[in-house]
Amino acid sequence: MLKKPESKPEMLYAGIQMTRPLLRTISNRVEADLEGTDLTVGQRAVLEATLALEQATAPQLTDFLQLKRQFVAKVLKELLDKEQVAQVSNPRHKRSVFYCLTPSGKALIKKVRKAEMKRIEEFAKVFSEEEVETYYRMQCVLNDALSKRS
Amino acid sequence: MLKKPESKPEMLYAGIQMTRPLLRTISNRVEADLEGTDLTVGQRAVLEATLALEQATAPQLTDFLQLKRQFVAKVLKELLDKEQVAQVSNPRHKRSVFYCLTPSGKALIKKVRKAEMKRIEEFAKVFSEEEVETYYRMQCVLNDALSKRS
DNA sequence: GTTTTATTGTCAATAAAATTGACAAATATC
DNA sequence: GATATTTGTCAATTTTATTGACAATAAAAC
Repeated sequence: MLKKPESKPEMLYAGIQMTRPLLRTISNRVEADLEGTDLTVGQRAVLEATLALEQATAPQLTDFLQLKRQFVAKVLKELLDKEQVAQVSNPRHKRSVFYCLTPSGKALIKKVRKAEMKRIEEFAKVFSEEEVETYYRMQCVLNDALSKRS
Repeated sequence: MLKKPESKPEMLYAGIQMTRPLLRTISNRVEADLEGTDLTVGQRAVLEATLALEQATAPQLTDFLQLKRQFVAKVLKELLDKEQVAQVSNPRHKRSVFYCLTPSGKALIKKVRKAEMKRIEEFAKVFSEEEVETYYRMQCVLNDALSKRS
């Protein structure tokens, strides 16, 4: 159905292009895991980011997630209400505090991740260590490079 | 900031996880290219899919894009109004016609792609042929596998 | 060949995700 | 110290996508 791209840049472009439908299929899958957790996609993303960064201010989470600060703030508030994240005072800034996961928030995001990990393990088998390593590295580099400068 | 995942499944999971922020950074970038073209993200996606499939029914586009048929139909209608896609009668189905790009639609999506390709070329330089090939293949396999069954 | 089931198109209502605008408070820069 | 930038907060809006409902067509079952 789809012809394979011929040049290296074309192939990279095609691979990147695939990100949108891929995210769509992932989201559809992930939805099931979120069901019963009372989490929205946004909340899940912020929990994930907070887990990854361990402790972060709202602007740091905003950078990480590439979203608008107002949206992140709204989600953080929801998570605060649910006591899944907590504030830690920031000596360097009076208003801009740190956020970290509460025990229950940490348990929740870990549970969600674990369920998904189980599925991913199936796919990991299909690829070699090197392939997965390349994939991971390229995702990191692309994300990094594209989020910086013009 | 982020510690590298240790096991193969973890690394694959982390790579996949990165899809969301990556798409976000890509979208931010892509926005600029869409500016002045009067295209929405949905329209762009459908044009892209129609280019890739050359000729496709609405259900085929729906499968490809992993969206709901109603949404695809709405976007197709918009593109028909703008004369960027055209209908071709389908001998196998009275109602479900084929869609293909009009010359102007084809020119438009190719122009958008070209602008983006220019940026991607920079990144392609950074990676080897094998790395790009692996990346492309993994994106294909993941997208394929995740969109089917279970 | 007829009945039943699934697919497809269409219209409408709704929801989710994210952006934008505006303003005040805190911080950083000069 | 004055000015510019960052950050938090409240509100309105937009974009994207889903869901529900119903009729027309096609496919499957019988």
